[in-house]
Amino acid sequence: MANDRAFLESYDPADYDRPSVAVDVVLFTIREGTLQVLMTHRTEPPFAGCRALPGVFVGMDETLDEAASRALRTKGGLSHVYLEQLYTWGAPARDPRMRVISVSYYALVPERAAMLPEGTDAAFYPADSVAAAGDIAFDHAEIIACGRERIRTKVLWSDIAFSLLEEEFTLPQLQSVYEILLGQKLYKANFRKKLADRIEPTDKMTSGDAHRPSRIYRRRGDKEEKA
Amino acid sequence: MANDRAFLESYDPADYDRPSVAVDVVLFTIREGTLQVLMTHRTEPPFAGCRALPGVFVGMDETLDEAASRALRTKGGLSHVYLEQLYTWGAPARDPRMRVISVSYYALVPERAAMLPEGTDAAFYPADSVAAAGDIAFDHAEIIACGRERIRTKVLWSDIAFSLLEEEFTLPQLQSVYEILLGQKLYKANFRKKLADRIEPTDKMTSGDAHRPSRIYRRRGDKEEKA
DNA sequence: ACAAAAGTGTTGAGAGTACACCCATGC
DNA sequence: GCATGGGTGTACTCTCAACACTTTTGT
Repeated sequence: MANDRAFLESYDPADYDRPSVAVDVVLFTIREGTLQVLMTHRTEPPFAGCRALPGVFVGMDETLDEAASRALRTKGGLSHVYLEQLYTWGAPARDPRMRVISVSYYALVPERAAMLPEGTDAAFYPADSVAAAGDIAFDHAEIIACGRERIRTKVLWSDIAFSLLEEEFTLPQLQSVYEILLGQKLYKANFRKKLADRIEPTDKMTSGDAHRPSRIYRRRGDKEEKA
Repeated sequence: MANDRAFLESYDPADYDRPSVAVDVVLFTIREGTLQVLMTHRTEPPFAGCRALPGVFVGMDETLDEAASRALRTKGGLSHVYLEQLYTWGAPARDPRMRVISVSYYALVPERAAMLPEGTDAAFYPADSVAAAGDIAFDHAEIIACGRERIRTKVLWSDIAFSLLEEEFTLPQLQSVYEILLGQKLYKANFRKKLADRIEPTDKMTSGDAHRPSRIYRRRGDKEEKA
């Protein structure tokens, strides 16, 4: 009752306990043919020795999106990535030290952009192995599962797959991204027909791959941020 | 930098300013053939005289879902509704008094369950008129638009429409709900074919409607909370 | 009998599936 | 030449939109 908005007019910040608010980011990329997630290594309790998502506390003068960008910048040296809010987690005991509400985001980057700087304790791990792992801090395994599920369904109706590739790519590469995100093989001929109107060919070809070269494409109408 | 999670280990709550966290709920129902939203009336600044979504500050020992339920219970006398998290809003100046991060939810209830108790200042307003109205507090017009858009797309692939009806309903009623959520007329014959496997007929019929009675249906497999 | 709303069968277009096949390169 | 992966055309299936039509009530 003391928290009822009817009392908001006379609300004095000092009168009430307030939770801390963090932003945690699930950064996905594709490496070695699997979907991988960026995680940091915790050295202090709680969850010492466990892996945790990169995250920061929200500053008083920044938006949530800015906080998510900052988390990626300071933890992974990354910027200009596809970034979208995922879900907000608020179980009272999700952090044993104190009440922390976490606004989670997910991000998608191509492999080459995911080169981590020297001296980072952050590294990539296969996303599907995290569910079974026992050394994941807080509720971060659940957050990763939520992000994994989001991209699995969103790839069906949006263009997020392109965010995991460079600007130029081949159709076999693009199909591989779809297959990894969906977790199943696709028929080559049908895949191409469905994607035909979202891509445009360049005059370049791959070479040196020991077999027939493939044409290099880019996304059609690359001005729009449709994904 | 001071908010970087690397400093988390030595984090002392007293060292940092923390935002307040509120939960605001967009309660939708269908009245008089239109989609309507529950809003309260503000009497004190800021935004005195404006309409605002029902909301509460998150208590230190409750989950976000519980806070959303509490908002509906204290503001609208409602319980046992379809409730789902929508989006989290964190613009630094969205509340001019102080930093408030709002976790928004949306809820769906049938008209009869949306009878408000006596002495409430809350009332229902057509959802589509809110976008044009100028007397909406905070960023609540944007939150409502976000919820409106969510149910517009979600009705296409989920069963949320049933949450706006009683347990028993006629097919014309169900079709009307779909048409209101989608904002367009549907072909009766095709609509019935698509919904056929999600409903089951009862042996009851309507009567007294001045025209041919319609059969009363209920949702098939009503055990699952699929919506 | 008529108006109005409930309810049903049929058809055609288009998307999606499965399959068969050809092409270019390295070895 | 042959293995391997890149690339394309066709035929079948199923969903879905559109239409035409019948049924049942109150007046």
